[in-house]
Amino acid sequence: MAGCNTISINATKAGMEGIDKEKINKIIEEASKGSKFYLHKEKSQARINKKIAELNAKKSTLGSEELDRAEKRMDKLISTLESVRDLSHAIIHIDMDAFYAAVEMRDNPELKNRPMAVGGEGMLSTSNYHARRFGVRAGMPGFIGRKLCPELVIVPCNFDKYTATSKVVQGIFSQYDKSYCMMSLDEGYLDLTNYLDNLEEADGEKPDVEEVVNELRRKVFEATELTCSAGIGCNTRLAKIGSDQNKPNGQFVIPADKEEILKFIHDLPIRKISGIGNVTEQLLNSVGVVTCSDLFEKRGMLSLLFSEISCHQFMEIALGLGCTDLNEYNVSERKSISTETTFKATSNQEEIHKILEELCEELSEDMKNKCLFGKQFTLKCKLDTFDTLTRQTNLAFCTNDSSIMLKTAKVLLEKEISKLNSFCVRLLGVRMSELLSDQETKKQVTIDHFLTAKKENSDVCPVCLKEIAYWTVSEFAHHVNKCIDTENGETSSESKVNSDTKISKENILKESEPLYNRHDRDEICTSKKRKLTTIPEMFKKKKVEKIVTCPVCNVWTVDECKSYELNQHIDSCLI
DNA sequence: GGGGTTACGACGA
DNA sequence: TTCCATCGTCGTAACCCC
Ligand SMILES: Cc1cn([C@H]2C[C@H](O)[C@@H](COP(=O)(O)OP(=O)(O)OP(=O)(O)O)O2)c(=O)[nH]c1=O
Ligand SMILES: [Mg+2]
Repeated sequence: MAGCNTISINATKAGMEGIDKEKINKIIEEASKGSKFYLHKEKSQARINKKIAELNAKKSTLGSEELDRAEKRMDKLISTLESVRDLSHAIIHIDMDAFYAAVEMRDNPELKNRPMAVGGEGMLSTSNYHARRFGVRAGMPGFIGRKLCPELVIVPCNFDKYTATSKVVQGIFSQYDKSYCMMSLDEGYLDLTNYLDNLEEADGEKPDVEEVVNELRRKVFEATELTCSAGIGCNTRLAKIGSDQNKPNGQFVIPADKEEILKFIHDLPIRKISGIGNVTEQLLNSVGVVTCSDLFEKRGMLSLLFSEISCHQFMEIALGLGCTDLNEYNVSERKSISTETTFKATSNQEEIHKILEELCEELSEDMKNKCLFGKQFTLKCKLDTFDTLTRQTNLAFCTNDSSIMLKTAKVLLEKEISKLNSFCVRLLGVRMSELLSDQETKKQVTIDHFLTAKKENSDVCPVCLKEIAYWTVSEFAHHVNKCIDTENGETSSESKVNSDTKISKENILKESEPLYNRHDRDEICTSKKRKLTTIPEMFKKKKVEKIVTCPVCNVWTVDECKSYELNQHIDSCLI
């Protein structure tokens, strides 16, 4: 069993029905065997197999009374869930067909009659339906794609085009539901309940959902020349399953009726449900759960083997329940931002440092464009064995300054290198999290902007001990870090005093922590210094203020969430 | 024992 | 001949500090 699961492809994807799976798997196995990637895959499969063994060992110890009690407990959960079943919404899920590939084919008709894929030589992001018949699919490296299909054309990604096309599609979505909700560039949910009600009001007769969705898909096609598929159901889970049923260029309705839903769910393999992936499928299969109805039948056993959260999810699936309020999705704000890159594996320090520098600069640019500041930094390394490690640290303040990120990255990296005896990386990545909220950010940007005229704040640099005037904390931090570099000289890489420099860097970074906390004295500052109260606020990341005062006139106040008004006012104040 | 932090893995597009 | 991505979210487990 060990290797077969790891390499066999998933024919669950649309467009891959009736293909010669055996042959394809043989080709893939041939191409993968013995590679580091393959070895790593086998290692993870071994871990999964161990988990499966443990699960089944535990399962065999369960007594029948215990199972009965567990089942009763689950029945209570089920009746709670059942009591809030809501069949009143018409939720639809729209998913573009072979999205990236379709865009590329539209823009270059020569590709239309050829098997093609989008991505790099290293990895394919998706393929057109023609290529899928050869077994070429998303998440496959280019060279295997070529093995499966020698005529395969590989087109590089053009994210700007996909974003622009997505915007056009969204324009159509908004004609039907203003609060539609995109889950990615190529798929989104709409709640047509209101639209259908309004239609009925106007026409005096019940509109046909299928007709409306057909019309919507036609509009999408007319505007973009791209086809999409739709699922219609009374919650997002069902709608999502539906959009895959008649792909490509099709739609599918799950009627808003409990019995119909249960019938639809009954023989559905659990893997069709979004959230159940390769591993969970294997785990569940191993304890005899294959279809969604098995989840219900074996609920007692499952509740003793899986976590509460998992069981809750399993029961929702088994009952055909799901989210009926798209606003629950819409509140989500970005929580992290990152960039990473794969390269020819190396242990060369200078090379690694150079890559890190580029990554940090790119991340910094990205954050500046999006007006984001982060307080938590994570370094990610994938070794040449494909083992991945991440190291996280809290910064003393929010920043998007690339040199601060680079310094932090180097400190984290040093620590790892000194621990491991061999360190050969094939990927490096940097991520910032604990991000500032949008409103806070906008405040910060505006305030930074108008403060450029006068450098009012100052602090003593812990390194050079000079009084440094600054506008923003990150600027001050920048100075401190420059000082650290100067102190250490540029010799750190050649002279083997690495451990020394490392320690001193760490110490200084630590010392700078209370330094910034000293902004607590803002509380006893004059009104002019209060300008910078936004900075300590972002340390805490708790919601504190509801009202902000204009930092220019110091009189005008506004609700904190109305950052646009604040900006407008400040603009006028500055004139 | 909570409650926070960190690392890792699963998942999806 | 070689060759397997990138970005974001969430759940869990292990650890620490009370
Ligand atoms: C699955 C997957 C998709 N993508 C990108 C490319 C896809 O065009 C886009 C949408 O993903 P999907 O909707 O999963 O795939 P698709 O639209 O290409 O094909 P389908 O007809 O089956 O819906 O996301 C990746 O970059 N990596 C991946 O692993
Ligand atoms: Mg799609």
